[in-house]
Amino acid sequence: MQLLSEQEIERRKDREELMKLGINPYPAEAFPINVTTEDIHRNYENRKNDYKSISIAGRLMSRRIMGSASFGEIQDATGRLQFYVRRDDICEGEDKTLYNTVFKKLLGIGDFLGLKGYIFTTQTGEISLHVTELTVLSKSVKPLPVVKRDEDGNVHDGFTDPEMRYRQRYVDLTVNPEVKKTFITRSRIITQMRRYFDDHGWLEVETPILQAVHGGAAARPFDTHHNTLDMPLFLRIANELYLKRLIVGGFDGVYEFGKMFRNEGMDRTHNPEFTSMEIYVAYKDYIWMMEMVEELIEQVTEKIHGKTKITVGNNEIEFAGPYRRLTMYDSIKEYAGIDVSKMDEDGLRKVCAEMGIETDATMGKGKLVDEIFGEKVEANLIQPTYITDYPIEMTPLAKKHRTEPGLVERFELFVNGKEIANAYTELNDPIDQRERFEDQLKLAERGDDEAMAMDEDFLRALEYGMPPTSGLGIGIDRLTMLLTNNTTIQEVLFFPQMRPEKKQVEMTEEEKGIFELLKAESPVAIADLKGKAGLSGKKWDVAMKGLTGKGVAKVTKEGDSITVSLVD
RNA sequence: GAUUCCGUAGCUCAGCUGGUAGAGCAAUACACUUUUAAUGUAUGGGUCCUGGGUUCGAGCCCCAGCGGGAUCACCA
Repeated sequence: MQLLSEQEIERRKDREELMKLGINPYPAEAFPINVTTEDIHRNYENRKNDYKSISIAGRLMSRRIMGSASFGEIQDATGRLQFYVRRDDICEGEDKTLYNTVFKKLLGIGDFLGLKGYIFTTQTGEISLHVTELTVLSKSVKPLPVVKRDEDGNVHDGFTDPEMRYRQRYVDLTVNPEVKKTFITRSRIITQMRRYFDDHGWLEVETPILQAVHGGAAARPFDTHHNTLDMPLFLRIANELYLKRLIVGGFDGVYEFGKMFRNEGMDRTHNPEFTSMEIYVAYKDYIWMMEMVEELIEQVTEKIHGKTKITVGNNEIEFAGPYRRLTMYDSIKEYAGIDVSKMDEDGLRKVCAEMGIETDATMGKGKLVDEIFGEKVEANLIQPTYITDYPIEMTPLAKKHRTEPGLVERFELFVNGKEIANAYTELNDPIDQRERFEDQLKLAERGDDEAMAMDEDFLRALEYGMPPTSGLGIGIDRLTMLLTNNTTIQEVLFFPQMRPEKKQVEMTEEEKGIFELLKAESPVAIADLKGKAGLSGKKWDVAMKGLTGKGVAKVTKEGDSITVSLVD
């Protein structure tokens, strides 16, 4: 409920005027399209004969009106095309209304049009559509920001405010083509990954988002409630334990792209819901998985960019494998100059103190090592690097290392200083797994609120037997950020989480009272409403003026009867 | 959560030391049949985020709140 701006009122009038002229601003009929603007730009020069009778549709994005002929730009899903429209071409005979009134006055930037005609090249060499027929497809009653670009591609009146761009992504996508490109790339990344997995014969599956036990990761969940079962449920923080159940069930390879939900802080790399891809392949280990990930990432990058070396921020990153492999302890040795491999908890705590890393009593050995790693190593890992062999304490779902006691077979892939993938040789010994869960419970008792919960059904599945398996998780949002050169997660999510927009118009007690009466009956005769409101003359007057002033209510006078109605 | 910056026309932004609210684009009107950030002339358009306070006077100063960005902390 908001007062309309001058331009919004103007556009609503244009809509009415179109109707009065017998033109439906929102026609029901489909509009046949036989080409896209992208196709025209790409192929017209070589196949001019194919573009003599074309039909396109899209938004009117700019107009240059000159007397009885005009230029404009129409934007479809693939791009923009200049069009040239002459009064006498679209208005045969004496009636020039379609050009003089409809095109010049009643249409505006943002309106959807259908255009028919033929392609030609202007004197200045721009491929354009010579319009012979113009159809209104949808009238826009809210003015779109007009973003201008000069010959060098400089943007002049950008739609740049992040808040508005994220809240009104539809506008962002309409006026900022590079934003649209990012999301197309995101979709293509997922498509390519899916193709790779399918080509290997692995099965795409779906597992529960509502879970009674939130397992598979260390994070705080969103909780909800099922009414019929009258039980608490959680939005999943991970799907790992369900995918492993499917491996137990006999699938050789299963993968899932899906949203995960974590009830934690938000920043440029964290959104409460995010997309992950998890895959589990039987009879494999994490060495095999490293080779698979290299091939996957290399192929995806090649398909998206046509090459494997791309620029991310200030860095040139080579995505072609093989990637460097470095154990967790070696990486700390290399970048921090300290050998922590033999240290106990007290020793690690001392190292942290020397490095100025804050620690607390809830931190176990694994977490301390991770802190040192995060502080000293992570940011240095620019080119794709596998960090392998993590301390057992921080990884309750991975198998113990085949040769190194105290470690597990796990790797994380780091690129540009950020983690983008995480993988294990999966723990399939049910007795070991139960002990690991019990260790997690001990951590929880120490106050670690992210320690993993015991999942009895998952343990039962393991007891039936799970084949040796390797599993991998990739953060799709982060991979997309990397491959589209974006530094905030909001730029790769269509609708990033936001606080609710603006509160409703505030009303006084008297105004609220009248508003409630109007909700029950509207329109209503003003005398009746005043009677029901039971306010003093003065209060009634002030409240009514308030409501009309806020655009909530409207007073109409027809002859002798005055009625009040709600404005929607 | 902490720190810090920001919120003014449909959009992008000015607004000095507190003194009647400005520009470009967009809109409206007129002119113009190959323009392209079209052009020329004229016109209209404001809850200066909200609520308090100080003051003769607040877009500007003070307090509180709302929303957003950046940095830090936690997490992926």
